[in-house]
Amino acid sequence: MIAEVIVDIAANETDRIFDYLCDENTIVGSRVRAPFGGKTVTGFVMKLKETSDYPMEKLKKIQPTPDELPALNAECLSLAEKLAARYRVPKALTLRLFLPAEMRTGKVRELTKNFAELLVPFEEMKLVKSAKNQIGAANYLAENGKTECAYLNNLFPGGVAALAQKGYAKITQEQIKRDPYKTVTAERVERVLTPDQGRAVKTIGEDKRTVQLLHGVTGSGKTEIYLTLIAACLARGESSIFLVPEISLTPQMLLQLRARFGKNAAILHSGLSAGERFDEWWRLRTGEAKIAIGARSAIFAPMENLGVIIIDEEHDSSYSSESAPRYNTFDVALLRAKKNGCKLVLGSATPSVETYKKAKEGEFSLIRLDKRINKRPLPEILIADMRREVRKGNNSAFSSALKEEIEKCLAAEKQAILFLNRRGYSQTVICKECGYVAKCDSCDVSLTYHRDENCLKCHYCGMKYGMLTACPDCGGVKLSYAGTGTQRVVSDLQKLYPAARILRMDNDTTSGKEGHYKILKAFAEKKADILVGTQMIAKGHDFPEVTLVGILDADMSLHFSDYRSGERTFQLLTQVAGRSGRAEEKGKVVLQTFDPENEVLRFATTYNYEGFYENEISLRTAMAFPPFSKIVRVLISGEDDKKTLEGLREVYFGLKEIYERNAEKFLFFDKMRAPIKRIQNKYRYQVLMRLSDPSVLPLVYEVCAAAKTRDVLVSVEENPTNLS
DNA sequence: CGCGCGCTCGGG
DNA sequence: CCGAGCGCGCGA
Repeated sequence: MIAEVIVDIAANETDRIFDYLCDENTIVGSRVRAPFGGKTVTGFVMKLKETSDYPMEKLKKIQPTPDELPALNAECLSLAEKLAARYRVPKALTLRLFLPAEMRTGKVRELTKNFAELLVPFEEMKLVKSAKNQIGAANYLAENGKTECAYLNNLFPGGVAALAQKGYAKITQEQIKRDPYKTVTAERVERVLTPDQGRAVKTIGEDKRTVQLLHGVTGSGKTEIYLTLIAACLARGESSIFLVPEISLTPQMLLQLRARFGKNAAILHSGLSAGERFDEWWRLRTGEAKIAIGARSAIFAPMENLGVIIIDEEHDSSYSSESAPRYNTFDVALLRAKKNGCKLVLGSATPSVETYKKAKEGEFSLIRLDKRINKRPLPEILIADMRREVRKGNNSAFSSALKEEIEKCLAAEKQAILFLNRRGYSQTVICKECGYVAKCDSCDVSLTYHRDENCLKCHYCGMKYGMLTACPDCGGVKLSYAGTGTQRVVSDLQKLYPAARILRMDNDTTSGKEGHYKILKAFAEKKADILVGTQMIAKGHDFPEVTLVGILDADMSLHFSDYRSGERTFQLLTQVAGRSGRAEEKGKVVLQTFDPENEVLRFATTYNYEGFYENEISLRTAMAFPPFSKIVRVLISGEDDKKTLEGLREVYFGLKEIYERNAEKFLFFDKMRAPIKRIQNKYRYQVLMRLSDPSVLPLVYEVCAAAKTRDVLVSVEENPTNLS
């Protein structure tokens, strides 16, 4: 028998079929060990056949790996091939997506534990009285049956081993599945669906279209709809995939899922240990668990017979991969849904403009949930005009309106959240004498001052620098801190309200496995009055005691030169505002801006998604921006500036040819330096294109794949989110 | 003349 | 991707 094998080496040169001799019982989709070049590598069996075009005598033999099932099923194999073709990357790279990383590195194995059980009834044993541990262990085993040795050894050290030696007990090794949430116990709450929820579930079941968009305001009960859909699948013996943004995988959420679905749910996320993830993955592969819950990468869960795929917070940017292969979760989900003939349910309070357009035009089904479950009104949003504050001589980060609300909130012993999308103490350090700005050695960005560590940090590569005492250029000692960050907000607040307990949550305070969970938990338990944080506080989490949300700089994301800035700002504001007034108290939101007339902000303050959408879509039509075109950025980066420039030239000339032959499909085409010229010592150039007709995309990918070399990286981004 | 490094090529 | 093989540059 001959196996067609893809070796697990991510390079264009090795991205082809290699034939090997194999056993009769080799299975398509299984992982194998294959001699390749000088050494042995992992490979994937893509196909089996009887003969090879390659000279028989030169064929080598593959060894099977001890997996209980082929690692990849037929659907995964064909999906991996499709994705490799779509994004022009080696198949090894897309095949890897379907396996937990720990399986590849081989560092994790099945966990086995020793168990003891009695061979002889307790009464027939001849044990001396003084052998307390043997008697204890034997007694325990007689009463409880088979027990883990480690547990017994803890109670009766050495007892089991002695019993085994005498032939009274036998010790066996058994495989154990690590259970990341074994300590989790929660009451299973059966909620009755509201009429709206019931109608939504019914529509999803009956509508013929694959994609179903659930557009529901915060608190409209989307989660309950998801859970009902998943439960229905489970009852039919079908499996489901439930995707959420990484940040929403909170312990509460997992608790809820575990309570409802128990061991049928497997959780795949970065917070698990390698071993736990490995076991959860195998539970899905074998069909022991039928529900995969996780962030982006869980779309590659190894299941068969899918009944539904759910993408919660559909608009969230974490659904686009940032590294090769830069897949889009929705695209993969749609492929899987079509293949399995199941529904793809998208949910959001603020759908992306592209998704909403398709829903309005009837390509997707659109289900609206306008009412909040508890019928509580959404918080009132006040706009604070920061231009007026400055005119009045207030240069602090807090408007008088916000200060007033904070005081009221503290007096009422409620909680407040202040949101600022910039961490650190100050944006940068500037020399007042000569205008020098501290910059990172390896990136072309200014450094952020962190006061708690008294250092300067680069937010692009994480490099730390000692704080300056004088300007390195002119020697001046008058250094000023420009631009407020979360640390500064905390210290200013502390000065204003010395009695207030303040917590900060951003990338700096949330290190470690459960860093941000700890902070959120402390805040939820009312161990602080004010929480100051970045983007990450915007998502998930219910804080019933929060009655005030302050958005310190609503303009930050707005004036980003990117066609999606309006959309992002609307989504962010809606999400942040949703943190206020979750329980009895009506919430308030103070939104600070230098541009109070701005339409996006206006629509956000009245929770008018429809208005925002109409406004945005007409802007995009006029400007021919997505979804009326496709923006493609090709990023060329490398450590050697000369080689990188050569790479740019090659890519540019290749693409220019496509452009010249298909000029009518292009709205824009040019090469330039990337906005951030250097990140982590890599020089960056780009070719930007705007396509009115995306049919030339495969050609673009082709040119870029060909231009990639050992030291020049070339990546293609479609409708990129961050253009740095 | 010998070896060291950099590039090219092949891997089943 | 990674190692083998080979060519050319430099030193004694």
